[in-house]
Amino acid sequence: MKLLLVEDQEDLATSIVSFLIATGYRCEWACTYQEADSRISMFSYDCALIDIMLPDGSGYQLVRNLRKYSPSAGIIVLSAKNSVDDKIKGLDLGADDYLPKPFHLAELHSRIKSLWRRRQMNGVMELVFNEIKIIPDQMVVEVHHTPVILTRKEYELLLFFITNQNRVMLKEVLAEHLSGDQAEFFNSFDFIYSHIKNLRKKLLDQGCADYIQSIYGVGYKFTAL
Amino acid sequence: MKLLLVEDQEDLATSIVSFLIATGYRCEWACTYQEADSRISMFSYDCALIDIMLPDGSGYQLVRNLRKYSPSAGIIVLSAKNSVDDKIKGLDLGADDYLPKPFHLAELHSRIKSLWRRRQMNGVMELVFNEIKIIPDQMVVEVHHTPVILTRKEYELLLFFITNQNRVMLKEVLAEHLSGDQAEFFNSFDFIYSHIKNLRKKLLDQGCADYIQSIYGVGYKFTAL
DNA sequence: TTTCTTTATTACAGGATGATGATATACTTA
DNA sequence: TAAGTATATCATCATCCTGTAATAAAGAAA
Repeated sequence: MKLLLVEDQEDLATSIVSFLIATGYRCEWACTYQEADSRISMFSYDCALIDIMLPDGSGYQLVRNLRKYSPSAGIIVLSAKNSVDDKIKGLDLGADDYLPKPFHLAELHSRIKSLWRRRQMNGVMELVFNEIKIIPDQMVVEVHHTPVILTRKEYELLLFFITNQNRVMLKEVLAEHLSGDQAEFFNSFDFIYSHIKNLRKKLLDQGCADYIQSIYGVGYKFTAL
Repeated sequence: MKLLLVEDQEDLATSIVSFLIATGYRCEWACTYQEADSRISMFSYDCALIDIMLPDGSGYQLVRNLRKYSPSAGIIVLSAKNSVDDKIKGLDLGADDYLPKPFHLAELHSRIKSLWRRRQMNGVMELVFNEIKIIPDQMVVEVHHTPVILTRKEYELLLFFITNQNRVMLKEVLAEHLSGDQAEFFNSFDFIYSHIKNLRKKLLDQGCADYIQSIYGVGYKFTAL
């Protein structure tokens, strides 16, 4: 679970980030509109916490951009301006929740959890794609009703594919999604090839069709054709 | 854009369906839980409008199942019971929006649009030019509803043509667009001719007209004449 | 017409990319 | 700590793509 916090007040930001990391999330921090925007366009996040008031731009624009680049990401708007208009505006632009400042960290955590539950994984007890069944809560994958043991990366890869079925996934996006560390630089996509191969093998060994389509020079597409 | 309306009141349903079809959507209608559930598991929809109160089951279960089978579909819950609890419950199960009955059809339309905008990329998800359809998200090209396999350069060429239709494209511009803007010193346009020819062939083989018009000494124009 | 220039077609070699298996490093867990 | 697993990298092979060159055809100009 990878979060992005956009917040210009450094002390507040660090306390939020350290809390979230302690709670078990991966969390990155952007303190300006510029930085947030470039991160959004370069990396993928499961959820973003966006402060509306930024020194060099409006958080609303970030909401819009994030929706564009990561349509499946969750967005929580943070704002000191506790006005209904702000809330409406944020939600209209594609935010999922609104949290007026100041707030308790526990409250934030609960919002993130509930948003995440709502958005996909945990709220849904099962994801089904033809003969493949995923039970996100338990990190269990079944093919033809028999369980398949996947490693974490393989599991995340499959989950990412299934929640983005029929969409072309750039190698860069997959690599960024799988690699734990943000600043990590990829000089090669070999490890993607490797995970793809292992995942394919485990699925095929259970008599599953090969839904992972390679797109030369671009990436992969998970599709039922 | 393919919708599923789940609603047991026949008069209301028909008026909604005819409105949506008139507005330009493809819309199917299920009047019972059973019918809706089997449609959900058999077909795929971009968005579902689900009435919670059904004669033979609960719409909540439909929300859950739809999330399971089509995690990327949008879900709008319709309910006469305008209680906060219902709303929360629907959203928690994975719905994206909640619309209390009665509602204006225009309001419904606006919700669908905004949901779609929020879920998918801002706007363009299909480009259509006569018998040619391009789905950029999927990097898929269809002619007469049958897919055509293009290489990356061919795909980029076609996309470039279609987004610049009726405009004369200089060979230099095409070359620069295709050769990844590396100040590539192409002393010949042979590779353009080559790609044009391959693209033409693949399209013609599917019974597509030749929209690529050569302009002697200048370049090409993609036009419907 | 003839001649020159531009485009179309064909064929193919070299290069880029992906698949696979083996190996080394990092990480977990007992 | 060591054993065992997961992950990243390397080496190799297979595959596909792309630009080029050679040739044919078509357009422009005389």
